[in-house]
Amino acid sequence: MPEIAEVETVRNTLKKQILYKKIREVKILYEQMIESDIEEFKNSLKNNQFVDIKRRGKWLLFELENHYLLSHLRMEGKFFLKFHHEPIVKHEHIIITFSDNTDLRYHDTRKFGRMNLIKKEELKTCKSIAKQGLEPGEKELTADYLLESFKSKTMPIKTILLDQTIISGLGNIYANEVLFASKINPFKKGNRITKKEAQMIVISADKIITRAIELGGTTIKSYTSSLGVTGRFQQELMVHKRENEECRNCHNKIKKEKIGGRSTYYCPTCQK
DNA sequence: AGTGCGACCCGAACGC
DNA sequence: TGCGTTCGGGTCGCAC
Repeated sequence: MPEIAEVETVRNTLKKQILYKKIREVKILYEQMIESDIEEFKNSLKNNQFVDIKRRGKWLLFELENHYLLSHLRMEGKFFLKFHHEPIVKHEHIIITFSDNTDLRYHDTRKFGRMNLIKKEELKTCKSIAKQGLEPGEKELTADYLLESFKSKTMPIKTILLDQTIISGLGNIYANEVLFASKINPFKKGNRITKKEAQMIVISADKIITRAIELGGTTIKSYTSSLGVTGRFQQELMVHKRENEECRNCHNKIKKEKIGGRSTYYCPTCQK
C-alpha cells in the first residue's frame, strides 16, 4: 500500500538508477493503465530521457524534456529494474527499455495503478495534481488550515484524513497512526475537531511521515517499494494491523472497525 | 457542496 | 482436499 513515505522511497531509489539513460523502446501490455493516448505516450518517451523524478502526494512525476510521465501506484504498483533479456513475468504491464539493455518494469498485481503523459505546461491545470492538498511537513499545513477544511464536514475524521485534497499523501496506514498519535477517536466528526486536536494532527503527521521515510516506508503484505527495498516502519506501527494486540501505551486491546468501508485500527482507551 | 457507494482488479483468506 | 465467497484498498464517477 504505497502511501507518501513509500512513494518517496521509490522516487529516491529510482533516481539513482534511471536518470539520463536513453529510452529505446516502450512496451505496454495493459493499455487501460495509460490514461493518455497510447501512441503519444510511447512516442514522447522514445529517444528521450528522464532528467528528474519529482513527487506530489502519492503521484510520481517522471520529468522528460517537454513532458511529465505521471504515475500513481495505487495499491500494489511497483517498479523493478531488470535486464532486458530477463523473461517478462506475470503482472508486469509497462516495460521501458533503455539503450544500455536495462528495463524499468512496472509491476501491478491488481492493475489499479495509472499512468498519464502530459506536457509540462499542463501540470498546473492537470486535475489529479492540481487538486492535491498540503503535504505533511509543509509549513502552510497549520491547525487553522485544517480547522477551516474540517468545519463543514460531518464525516468521521478518519475518512477526512484520506481526502487527498486536504492533506495530500496519507493513506489508511498513516491515517490510523496519526489519529493514535493525536489521541483522537477516528469516529469523531470533522466539524467537532478542536484547535488543539488539529495541532496534534499537524505535528504527528509530520513526525510519522518523516520517520517512515527514514525507514524506507512500511512493508505490509507483499508490498516492497521497489527493487527489493523493504520498508522497516512496520516495526513502529502503534495500531495498524494490530487488532486484539496490546496497546503499546495503555496495554488494553487494539480494536478494528470499518469506517467508510476501510479498516480502522485504534485504541478505545487512548483515543476517547 | 457534501456525502455515500459501486466499480475497477485479482490474490489471499475464509467458510463449508 | 476443493470449491465458492469475501475482503482489501486509492480514486473516480455517479446519484442523492
